[in-house]
Amino acid sequence: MVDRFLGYTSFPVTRPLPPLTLGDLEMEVLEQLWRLGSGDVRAVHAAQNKGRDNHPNTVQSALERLFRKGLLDREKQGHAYIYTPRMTREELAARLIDDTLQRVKGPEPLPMLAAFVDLAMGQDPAVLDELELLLKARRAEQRGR
Amino acid sequence: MVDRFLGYTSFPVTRPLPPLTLGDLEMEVLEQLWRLGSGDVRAVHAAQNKGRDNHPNTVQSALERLFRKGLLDREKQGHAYIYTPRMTREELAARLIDDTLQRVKGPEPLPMLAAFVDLAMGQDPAVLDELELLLKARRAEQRGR
DNA sequence: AAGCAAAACCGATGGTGGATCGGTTTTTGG
DNA sequence: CCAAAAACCGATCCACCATCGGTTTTGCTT
Repeated sequence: MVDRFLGYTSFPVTRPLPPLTLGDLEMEVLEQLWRLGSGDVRAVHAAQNKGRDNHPNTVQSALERLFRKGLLDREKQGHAYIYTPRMTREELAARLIDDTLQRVKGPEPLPMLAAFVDLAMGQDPAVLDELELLLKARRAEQRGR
Repeated sequence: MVDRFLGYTSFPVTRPLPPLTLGDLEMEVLEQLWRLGSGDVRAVHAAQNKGRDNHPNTVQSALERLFRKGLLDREKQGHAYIYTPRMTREELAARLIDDTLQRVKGPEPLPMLAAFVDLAMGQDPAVLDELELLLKARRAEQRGR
């Protein structure tokens, strides 16, 4: 049976969720899980112990925190929990960006949109094409519904 | 003479800057300054004292922190400093989002966009229209250059 | 120039959240 | 049933924000 920590991300929400924050170790651990697909404390600790030198318990705490934050599922297999990311890197990024925008957005949505597009474009001009394709796709879906 | 705090955002940077973080009060104070254009502690405290009930010093601290973080300029006028935002709301948003992307970005930058558009902008069809117009405009610019 | 009020400045306190790890309890495979 | 492995609990440390009280600086006004 897959564990999902209740009391953070699940069930209908009236109050806005507290913005999601991740510490450095938490980020690294998530990174490992994305690479591995899933793993227990041992696996993550081992995988990540190039460049860092932590007590396994430290990794354990990070996993626990990520679990409580709703970013991981876990399932007991033998002794240990196997942790699995509940979202992809892209979904997490989207979520974090959304949190940020909620926090900083003003009355006018448009200038924000423009700023965002400019930012995206700054990274890579090809993003424009990407966005356009995306738009077409969304519109098609919309008409379909 | 306009004060710019050195040692945070200015001058050539080799190490990546620590990601910019803003507390709740800092955010509210910035908000006021965007509304007012600029102001001293008194002004901000007054403007913001519907709904909050703070000691002026608390506001002062927030302004000081924002100044140290490079988000405000200040200029002494008579007794008091007049604080002025160094960036618009949109520029701040771009900066924050950029920080986030740096933190979470993997090898592939593009799928990030897709995920974000799905989450944030997929909600509201009107936003899609706006986005489309925006894209056309940007394309025109691009061709023009 | 002196005095005074306003504002900046400094320092203390409390709270939150992450990182770190030692020690204890629970679990389970042999 | 026993031993090892892992979870769990709690303590410590650190960094940052919010909040004020008290002190010093400053510059206008007389």
